[in-house]
Amino acid sequence: MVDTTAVGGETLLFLTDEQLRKGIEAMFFAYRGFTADPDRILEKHGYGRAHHRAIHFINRQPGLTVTTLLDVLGVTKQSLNRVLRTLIEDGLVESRVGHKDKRERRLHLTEGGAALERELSEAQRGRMRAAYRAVGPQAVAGFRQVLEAMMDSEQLRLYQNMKDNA
Amino acid sequence: MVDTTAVGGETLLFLTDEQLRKGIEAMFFAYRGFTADPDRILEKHGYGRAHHRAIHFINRQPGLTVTTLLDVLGVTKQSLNRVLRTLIEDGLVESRVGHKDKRERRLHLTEGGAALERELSEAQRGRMRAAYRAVGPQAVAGFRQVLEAMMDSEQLRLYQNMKDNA
DNA sequence: TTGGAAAGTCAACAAGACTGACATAAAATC
DNA sequence: GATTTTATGTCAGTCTTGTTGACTTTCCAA
Repeated sequence: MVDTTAVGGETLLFLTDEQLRKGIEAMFFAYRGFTADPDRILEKHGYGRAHHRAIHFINRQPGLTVTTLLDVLGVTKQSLNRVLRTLIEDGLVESRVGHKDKRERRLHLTEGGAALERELSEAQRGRMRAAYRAVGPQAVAGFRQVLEAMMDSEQLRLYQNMKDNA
Repeated sequence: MVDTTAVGGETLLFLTDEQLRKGIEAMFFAYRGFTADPDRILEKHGYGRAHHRAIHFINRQPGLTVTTLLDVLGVTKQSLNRVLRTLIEDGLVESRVGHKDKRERRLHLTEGGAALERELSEAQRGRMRAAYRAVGPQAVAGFRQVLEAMMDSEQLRLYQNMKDNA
């Protein structure tokens, strides 16, 4: 799969353009698989990926503020607001005025929102679980290492600063 | 990083929901990094990711037909056509009538198209190369294995059937 | 008490996806 | 030779999701 050679006791990697290109194309095709199952579920409910992302991170960190969510998602507030508005109107997300700072809006999933979140993440985890099982723990560790090394420092910060970081 | 334990001589992976969630979020954040550099370059030229994808695969397999490209990209012909039209108008892509089957249009990059392709892929490979170097060959092998295991069978077929498969 | 931060809204716009309908040329088939 | 299928392109309209810019309301903190 990946060309390696032992030189002076160390395993080296041929970083040919071909190898790098394969990695790039693997990311492209795998991301399609990664989003395929949630996309099908979202379509049934009349939502898109933007709704999924919002639901995911609200579930992840209940009570987070709009500004925090904005930072994580990396979109404009106008763009997020449209998505949040439909989720709130549809009764999947609740927006509570902050206890201490009343300008803040603390976001929570309702029961219905949590149900959709479970449906989405169970589908996505199912695929991830199958992949993990198929390749084994060493490959999984490598997978995570490469992904983390590919992030910008800002993305890595967000990724690592998420609460309950396992 | 990834919890493993040795049981009966075999390394097992705790496939907790937390572990799977971390993998999902890693994909989300890493994909942003993956596209960040090309996005900046594309914006300078007034193009988007759709143009990048077309340019990438035309470079990858010069002379491929529109239908083949359609299959690889997984979009409608109307959507691809809009992108191809601008690239042809701008002189980055050439559309040649097929030699044997004259219905086909064989797509090639012009010199200008190849120059943009190099600019884009050098940026993207640069990040990939840095990540690969940072984590080592074993991690890279694992990265590719997980990505391949995450693809749908159709995506895996496209991925593997690409010419010059290293 | 006032400046600025947080949040929300309105309007306009663009990329990039979609569907559906239709046109043309050429190959394939009957 | 006529018909059907395939490959491609195009027009029109829609949707999601992103953008910028302008403006308001709320309200914390200096």
